Amino acid sequence: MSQAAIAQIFKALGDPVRLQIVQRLSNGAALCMGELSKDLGISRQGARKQIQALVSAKVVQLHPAGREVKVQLDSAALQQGRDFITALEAQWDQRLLALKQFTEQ
Amino acid sequence: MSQAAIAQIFKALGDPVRLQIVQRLSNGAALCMGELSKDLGISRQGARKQIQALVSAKVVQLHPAGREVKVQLDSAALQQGRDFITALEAQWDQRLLALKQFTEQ
DNA sequence: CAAATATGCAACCATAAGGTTGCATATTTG
DNA sequence: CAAATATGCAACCTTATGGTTGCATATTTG
Repeated sequence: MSQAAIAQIFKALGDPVRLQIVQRLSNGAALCMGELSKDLGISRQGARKQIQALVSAKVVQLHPAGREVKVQLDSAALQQGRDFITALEAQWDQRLLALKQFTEQ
Repeated sequence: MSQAAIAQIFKALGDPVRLQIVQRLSNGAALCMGELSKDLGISRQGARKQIQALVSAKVVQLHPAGREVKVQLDSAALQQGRDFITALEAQWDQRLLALKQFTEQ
C-alpha cells in the first residue's frame, strides 16, 4: 500500500460531513445517493461531491440500480487505515520500551 | 470525542508529508523541528506549517528545549483514530451478519 | 561579544476544497 | 406519453491549503 493511497484514505475521512456519511453507511442498510444526501446540512449536489471524494479514495463504491445509485462502504479501506495506525503504534510502543530499558540501567 | 475532533485527526494524517513526519516520530528518538524538516522535499518553513497542522490536531506536541523545539508524537490521537475505525468496522460486520442471517432463512 | 544555529512570523501566490445554482438526462409510474 | 423521481454535469464563488521568500529573534558557541 502506497503512502499516497493511505493518505488519501485518511484525507477522505478527514471531514465531518464525509465522516457522517461513512458512519451512516456502516450503520444501516445499503443507501442510495438521495437518501444519503439528506440531513447533511448541504445541498444534494454538495453531498454528491463529498461522496465522490469517498469514491476516489476507494472508501466507498457506487452500484447503479435502475434510476438509483447504491452507495456501499468498502471495508478494505477502513482496514488499511486501521492497519497503518496500528503499525505506527507498534513502533511507538517499541520505542518507549527501549527508552524505558535504557533509563533503568 | 466529538466528530469534529476525530475528523481533524484524520485530516492531519491525510497528507503524504504529514504522514511521513508522523512515521519518523513513531520510529526514532525525539526529534527537533530542524531534523524533522529535512528531506521532506519542501522548505523548513513549509515543513513548519505541516508540523503546526499536526499540533492543531493534537497528533503531536511541542516541547521547547533551549533554542530547539522537540516534537513528540501524541499516541492518544492515534488511538482515537484507530478506535473510531474499529467502531465503524464493528457496525459493518454486525450489519453483514444480520444480512447473512436474513438471506439464509 | 560576534558568529553560527534553530526557530518564528508575516506576506504572498497558486491551486484545491467545499459549497452553491442552473440545467440536462435517464428511469419509473399513473 | 406525461409527470415525477433520481441522478449527473458544469460553471461559479469563497475560503482553505500547501508552498514559497524574506526578515526578525532567541540561544549557543568560539
